[in-house]
Amino acid sequence: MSTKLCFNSKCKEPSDKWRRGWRRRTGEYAHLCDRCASVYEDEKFCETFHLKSSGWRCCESCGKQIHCGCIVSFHMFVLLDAGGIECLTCAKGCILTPNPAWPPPLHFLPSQPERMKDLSAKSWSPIVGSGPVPWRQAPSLFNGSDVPSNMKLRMPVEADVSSGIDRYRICERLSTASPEMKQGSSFERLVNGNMRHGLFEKPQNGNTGLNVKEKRYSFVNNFKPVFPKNDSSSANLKLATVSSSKTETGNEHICGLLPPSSAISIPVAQKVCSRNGMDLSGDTHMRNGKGRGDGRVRDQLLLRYRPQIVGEEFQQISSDSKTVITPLFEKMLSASDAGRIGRLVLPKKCAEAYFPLITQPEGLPLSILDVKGNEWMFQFRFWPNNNSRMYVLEGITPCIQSMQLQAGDVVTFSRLEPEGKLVMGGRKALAIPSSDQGAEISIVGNNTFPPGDGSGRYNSVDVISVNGHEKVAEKILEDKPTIHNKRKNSNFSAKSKRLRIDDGDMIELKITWKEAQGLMRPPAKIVPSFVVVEGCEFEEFEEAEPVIGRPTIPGVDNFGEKIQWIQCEDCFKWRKVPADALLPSRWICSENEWDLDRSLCSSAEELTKEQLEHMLPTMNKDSSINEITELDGDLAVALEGLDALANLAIQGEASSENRTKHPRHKPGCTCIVCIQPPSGKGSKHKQSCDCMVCISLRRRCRTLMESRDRKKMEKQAESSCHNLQSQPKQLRGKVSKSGYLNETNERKSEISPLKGQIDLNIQPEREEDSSPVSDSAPPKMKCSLFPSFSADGVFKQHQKSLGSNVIGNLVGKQMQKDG
DNA sequence: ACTCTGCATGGTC
DNA sequence: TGACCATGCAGAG
Repeated sequence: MSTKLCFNSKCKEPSDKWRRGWRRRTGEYAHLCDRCASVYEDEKFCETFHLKSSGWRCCESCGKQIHCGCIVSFHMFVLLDAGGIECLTCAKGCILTPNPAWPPPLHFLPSQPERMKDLSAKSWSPIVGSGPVPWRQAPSLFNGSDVPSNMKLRMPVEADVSSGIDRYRICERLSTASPEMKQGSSFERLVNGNMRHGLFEKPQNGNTGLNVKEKRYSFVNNFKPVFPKNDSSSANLKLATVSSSKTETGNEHICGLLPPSSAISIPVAQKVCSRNGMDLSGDTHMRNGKGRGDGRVRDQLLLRYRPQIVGEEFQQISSDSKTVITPLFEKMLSASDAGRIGRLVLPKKCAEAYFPLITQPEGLPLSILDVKGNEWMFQFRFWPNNNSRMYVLEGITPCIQSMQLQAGDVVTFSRLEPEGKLVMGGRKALAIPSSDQGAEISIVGNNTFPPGDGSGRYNSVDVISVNGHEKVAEKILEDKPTIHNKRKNSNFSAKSKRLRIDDGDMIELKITWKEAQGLMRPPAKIVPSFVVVEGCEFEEFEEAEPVIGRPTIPGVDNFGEKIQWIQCEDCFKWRKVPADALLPSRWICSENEWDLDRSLCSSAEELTKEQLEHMLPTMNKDSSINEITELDGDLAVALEGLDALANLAIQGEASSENRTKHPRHKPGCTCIVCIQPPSGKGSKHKQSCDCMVCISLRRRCRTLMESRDRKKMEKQAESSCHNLQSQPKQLRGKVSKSGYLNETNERKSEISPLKGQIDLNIQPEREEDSSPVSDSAPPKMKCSLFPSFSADGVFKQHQKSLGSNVIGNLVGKQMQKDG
């Protein structure tokens, strides 16, 4: 056996003989040296090695310190439903649930020291774990297949009546399924001698013929029921004699006083069965020993609501190191949820698992904190729906608004431990900039989605919004690519819907016209023809499609030859390259084939500082550039795969600031392009504008289009037959995919009454506006190696690939197509 | 005419 | 096929 180091990082003693320690997340066991293994088996591992680590908590019963959140000792405690923990010894005899702290895969089940095994074998279902995590994952709801459904519990909820009345700490450690739990003695042991109350209720109205319905409650005995004064439902106050009763299943309960509509009664479990055995309660618990429905399917559904481990949003309310936040579930806001109605449809399973039991449709008020610590009161209720229930939180509008959430964003529900308070958080969806923001660039890719998913879940990888750049990179780093099953695309807002991407590789590129101008470059060795419109000179490239390349700064070298300056992606030094060099979107010194002396980043910059300043007059002065630089930095990681275009666009803007508005006009040029106001500003030309510029442009565009049409027809006639036969099938498929929008636009442009006209104020980003103007916007930019003076418009292009040349080609193709 | 409420419907899995 | 859930819609206020 080879010599190994002890797995214990504090030890690392080499040994060729090792013993098995805890099971790691990988499923393997930690290999410990003799000494560490002994310590581990004596349950003193954390005491010995992790004493200075955080995460120590006291057993609520005996006060024993346990290192929670550590994979080594996670089997040594249970989470109390009312918050806090209890060591396994104290919990022995009344344990009914696996430690919910670490859910998933069964194979993560760590081994336990021998002395613990019999205990756990008798009183625990398999403890599952995925290792120490700073946040407690929600319990078994999301991994039902791993844990017997009869071990699933409704999670504890501590609810307040917001007016400062006593808090009712509710413990719900009973389970209908656990035999141990059905013993009154165990039950009464639950909360350290506190008196507990239980209730066995009558069947719900309307559910005549119900076989069984049981609710159990457990309260601490300092329970002081104070009912809302204006509780209209108080007439329905359920008073149950404080007495012991036995359920039909033989469970013994102590019944207590239950205010029905205050946020205080937290059920342990309920079961409502109709005559035919249908579970009307929506109970998450077992039926005939099995979970309802297909466990696998259910798990998949629930996957949608699995909370992501995001913690920073709760920092404000969890500054106390002892506070642990248990993410419960999350949900993307649908249009309905975020609408004015103020109703948030709650996932049924989640609502039943984590929210208080409600038996009446009116439900009960629920106090939920937001991440800032503000307390919100919602009405948690349900509607009967297809023999089931539909749970909603009512009155969420103010809260949603305060969190500035909208459809597509995600609301998260968590629980603060040990307080047990529900906490509602929000996560912005890195939404597409609204149309009035003058979106600079937005790249949407759904490459993290499973095929056909079409999920509207906004993952930070999915949407990159440069306007919201301050969060972009951060988000991308923070959010792991996740796959969520979304059943409906309808979870999109109207704006989101347009971002649905049918093809897995399709991305959407939106850049402003101005940027597009900056990015477009004449094809190599192609001399543009010049068109004069209203005294202004425009370049046209009729013989070849323009391409998109890295923005450079044109200049003249000492010999009077035209050159261009390009900045190295890595060292940011400016290098001189020939004027006709077409450079990739990411260019670094090592690609400087023209000047080998400066083909290393370590080589000195040719330009002096003064020259550079002269060349980049606004450098270091224009805050927007700084912003862009910062943005660029932010995006550096994020855009690794998508960066080419984004960088292009970003730098395009930066560069455009350094030049004239028209990328190829000289400084000081007063042509209409160069003197145009910044994007989105200034007066706009109306569709019907008949100024000389518009008329000229229309005329010129028309002739241009006609010319292109003619050429296109000729070309097509020549090559169509040959193409159809020789073109590989796959390629044809690709073309069809990348032509997704083209086709759409083509179709739209056919029906557009404005075909052939120029809209100088196109705002393609306002796609919801089904106006033909915006619909046909992208084709309109065809004229566009010429002025971008309708620069408030946004150029949008669906793209199969990110290569800049491909974009150029696509742009060109689209130009042809719409020509 | 508008909002609110409660339920029904239909798409999706 | 059943469950879930987004959303539509009718009726009440």
